[in-house]
Amino acid sequence: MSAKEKPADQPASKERLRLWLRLLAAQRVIENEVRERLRVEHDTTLPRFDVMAALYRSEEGLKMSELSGELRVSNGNVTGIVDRLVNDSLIVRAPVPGDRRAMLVRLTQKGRETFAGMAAEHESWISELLGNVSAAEASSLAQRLYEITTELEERSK
Amino acid sequence: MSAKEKPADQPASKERLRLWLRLLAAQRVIENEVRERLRVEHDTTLPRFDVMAALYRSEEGLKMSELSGELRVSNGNVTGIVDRLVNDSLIVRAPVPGDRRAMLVRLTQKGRETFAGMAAEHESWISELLGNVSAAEASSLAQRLYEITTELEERSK
DNA sequence: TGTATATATTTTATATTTGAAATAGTTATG
DNA sequence: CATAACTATTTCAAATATAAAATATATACA
Repeated sequence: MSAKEKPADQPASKERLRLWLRLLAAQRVIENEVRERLRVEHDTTLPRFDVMAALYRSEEGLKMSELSGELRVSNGNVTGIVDRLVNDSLIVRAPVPGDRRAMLVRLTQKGRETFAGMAAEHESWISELLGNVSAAEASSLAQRLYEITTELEERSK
Repeated sequence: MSAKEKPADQPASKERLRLWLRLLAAQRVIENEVRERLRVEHDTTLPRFDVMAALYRSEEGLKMSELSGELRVSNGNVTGIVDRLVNDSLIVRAPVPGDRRAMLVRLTQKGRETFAGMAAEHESWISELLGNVSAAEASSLAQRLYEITTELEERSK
């Protein structure tokens, strides 16, 4: 806590802003490409893919609130996406024993198979799009981003 | 282009996927925080802020297509956001001399002043949120992300 | 010139997305 | 038990987002 750090701090603020803008740019370029491929190759959307990915990771299913928490989107949002996936028989809603407020959402067999196919391709798309990043560099960048995110989430609790 | 690289390539593919997921997670946490602060502190939204930011950077204004290209969103999307900003007298649409198809969008004086205030705060938010990243690290991460994005965009042309 | 093609934007239909309000059910506590 | 406070989800209204179609204008070139 030194007394004077206003002038010295300004460059850091600019550099962090630049980092944020670069991160956003990278995210948008990659996400737009993935979105387009999901549409063309699998006739689906990124939000649907994201929901299915979260459910694929948990065999037992997730409650609506767990789902929206995991994806970091609002509650109401998930309701609509889940509605459409249920309509396509890719997921099912089941009551939670002992809590009649909650709903457990789970992939159907069809949903599980459908997602497995898309996920394999998705991984290869990402690997292709990030082809200039070595395994080692990807690992260290991922680790650093994880630390940054974790610290940030810790603070906001 | 060696003959066998399937087994050795799999870890790289997983590492790159992990990097992508971490990048997405970081982006979502930060973006949600910024979104919330824009709403509470300035009664505005991130898309509106983004449009104004792009216009702030170019004194002369931007054509609709330049705007959607810069922000990497669809054409139709920008129309609606611009409509609302025009309605609030923060930006104006002007005809482009010599091309009656195009429209030039520019910040009004009010828009310029409003944005300047928000931008200063926005920079300090980002600096706060990325407080654990030093100026030097931010700079090197930003540089690397820029390279990755640039290479990616080169390829898709 | 006349017309095919290309470009710039808006419109349209749908899907996301958010935040807030409404519903329904649970839990804590006097 | 009664009921206030809390939790889980859906519903709602408004804004944002995409892709595709429609409009209007520009450009190339036979």
